[in-house]
Amino acid sequence: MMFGKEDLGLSLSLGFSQAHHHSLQLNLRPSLIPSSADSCSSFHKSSCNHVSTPSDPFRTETRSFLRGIDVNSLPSTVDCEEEAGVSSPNSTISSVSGKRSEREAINGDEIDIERACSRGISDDEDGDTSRKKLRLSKDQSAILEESFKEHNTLNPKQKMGLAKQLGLRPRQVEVWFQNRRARTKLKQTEVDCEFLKRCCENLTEENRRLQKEVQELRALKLSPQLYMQMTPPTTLTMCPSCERVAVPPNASPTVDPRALRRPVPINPWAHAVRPRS
DNA sequence: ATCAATTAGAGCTTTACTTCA
DNA sequence: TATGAAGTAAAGCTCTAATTG
Repeated sequence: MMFGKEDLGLSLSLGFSQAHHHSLQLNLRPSLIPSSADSCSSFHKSSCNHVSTPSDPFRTETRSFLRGIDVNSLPSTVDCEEEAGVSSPNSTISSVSGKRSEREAINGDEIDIERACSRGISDDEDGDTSRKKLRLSKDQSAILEESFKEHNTLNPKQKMGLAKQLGLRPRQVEVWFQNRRARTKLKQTEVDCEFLKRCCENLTEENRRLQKEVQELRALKLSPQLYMQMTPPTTLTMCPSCERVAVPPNASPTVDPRALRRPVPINPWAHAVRPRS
């Protein structure tokens, strides 16, 4: 599946030096992370509302004009390039700011024209050495995402096909997949860290509880009268083979002996449900 | 071919300031 | 003169395309 050889294996070793070097091995295998959230988040967070400035009609006009431009796309005519005065390495205008949601909202014809402009890119179209950054269109991103869901790596044939379909250079497709893999990995690392944090908290809590129990037992031991009246300890008998706490069958007459014979697993992860989406 | 680390452009938000009714 | 609304610019932040080794 997706994580073939890119599996992110987080391994945590918690060493307890006083407890026969018991170590806790966590081998966390990542699973598929929904990609829609992170990849499209930027599309949903714009909230800036530009309001016309009555006092500055020229600026207002300019701004509203710029707002309608898809920065990912080349203008449909030479005029557009003259207006923008920018030629990116990918022959896309990317120096004009504007709300993406509004840009996306422009009518279909315009979009088509702009999309068409963004294709047919060649490397030698610009002599500008400055790095102008392409911003992939929503459609391009969606197609790449879809493709990534199917396979997170590309063979040369797939790469070429995708590049052709999207009107991008194969190198761009390659880079996109590389960055996408990195994003996935980072996301998974964050999830794993959260999980480990919760595990740690649970262990700390468990430790605190056990310390308290030890203290109580010591206190009881120090008062012999109480100690003699006590029933034998009912907890903390470690089964040497399975390393689980076993409760002696005669521990308490009120409890089902079958249940008591069964070792009680120590499960510090009990409340740390590992998120896997 | 792929990765990790890094760079840098673009777009968005926040904030401080100005202008004006 | 004080006040609030609206506009603007700059700083800072996030995201991500692209580069480097």
